[in-house]
Amino acid sequence: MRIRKSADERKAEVVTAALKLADQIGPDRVTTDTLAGAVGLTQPGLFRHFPKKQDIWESVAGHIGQQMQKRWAAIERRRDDAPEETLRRLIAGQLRLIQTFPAIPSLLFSRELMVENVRLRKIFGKLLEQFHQRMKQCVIDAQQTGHFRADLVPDDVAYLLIALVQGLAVRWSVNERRFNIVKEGERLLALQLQGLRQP
Amino acid sequence: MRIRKSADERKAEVVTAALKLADQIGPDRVTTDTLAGAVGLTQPGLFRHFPKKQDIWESVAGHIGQQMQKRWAAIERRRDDAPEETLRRLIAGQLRLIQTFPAIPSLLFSRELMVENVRLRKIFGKLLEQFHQRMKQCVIDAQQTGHFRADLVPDDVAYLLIALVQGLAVRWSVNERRFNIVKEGERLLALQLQGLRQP
DNA sequence: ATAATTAGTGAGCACATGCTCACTATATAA
DNA sequence: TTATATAGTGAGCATGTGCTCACTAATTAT
Repeated sequence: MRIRKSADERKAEVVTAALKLADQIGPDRVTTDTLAGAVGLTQPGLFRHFPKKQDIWESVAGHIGQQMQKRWAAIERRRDDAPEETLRRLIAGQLRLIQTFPAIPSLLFSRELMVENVRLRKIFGKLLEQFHQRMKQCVIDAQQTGHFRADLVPDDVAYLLIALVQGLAVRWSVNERRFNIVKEGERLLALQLQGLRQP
Repeated sequence: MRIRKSADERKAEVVTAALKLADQIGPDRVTTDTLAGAVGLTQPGLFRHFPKKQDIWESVAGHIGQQMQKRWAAIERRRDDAPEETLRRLIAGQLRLIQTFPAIPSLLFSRELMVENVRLRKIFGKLLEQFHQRMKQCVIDAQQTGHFRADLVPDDVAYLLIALVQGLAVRWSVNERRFNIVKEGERLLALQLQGLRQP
């Protein structure tokens, strides 16, 4: 008997499976055939839900974007946190997301994203920009409350913090994920924050 | 008339062309055919010099490694530099290398390197480790000469500096290289060093 | 000049991969 | 129960890609 599911359910399954497979074998090795197999479909069955293979990756990007937004919203709802604490949460959240979907860093450099799919590149670019904006705001707040040195350029501090996250992600990938990226991030962030505070 | 060159010369040409092509179209789209065309050979001609396609990428990695070592050696020859200045040079050199061979960051996440070619991954892993060691030593020196705060963990500071480089490289790639990575690096490094110095 | 070496070519094989299309089976609505 | 919509299949096509092999032509040594 043929297992039949609603289109929405299958789409969600495919997105999840694509992220998992991209993690295991690399984004550019996720073929329509292996992906179809992973969700229990034949290869042409995939094309009923996603007319082009590109559409699959765009859905994946959409899913990641949603996850980020969700976390950011939860953090911003805590209006009593100090700016530094918000920074901490933003970065820990990002690292946890990478830990949950380890394919994210390699996705950023996949052939699909970097070469073939302009729209996908734009989606990720926008997400990173939003992340930067949020952190920049935290830095400004921390300066106004007297926690951070007033002479720091908020834009640059935010870039430094983004670099912390992305650099860590690179090392984690090259290191074959042999350390806990969240814990390592917390330690490095503590060190980084030391240098930003008012003496 | 058929243009014929020595094996060594052709190998060097292929390595250079591979790096250039990887930059232009992405590492995983460099096919033996396009690569052969880029150096003025037929596709089977490549296989006289590199029995397997993997061998090409290993030569590329070797070339990058040599370039790094060369720069490091030149920096270490300047024995009168202050440790902080050596740090600056190490990082600027790394950024300049990335500027010269913009394929490097994407190479780190290519299917070839991350999934298929274990030896290649080891080569790059070793290079990054050496880079870390050198920076760590600078930090220790800077602490002993009283320039950096003594309570800093040298390992972690070095990781933070590596993150600066790699995070910057990520942003540069995602941003489609619209800013000067070397200048941006110098600015961010200045900011970073502020936080590490003895008050 | 001749022989030996080796860079390079043309033809082609085997396999992988994205995608199409006519058709089938299952769920939902009438 | 019948009709309609739609999730899913089997067969197959076009193209791309790594690699082989028998053969050719340029360089080097004798």
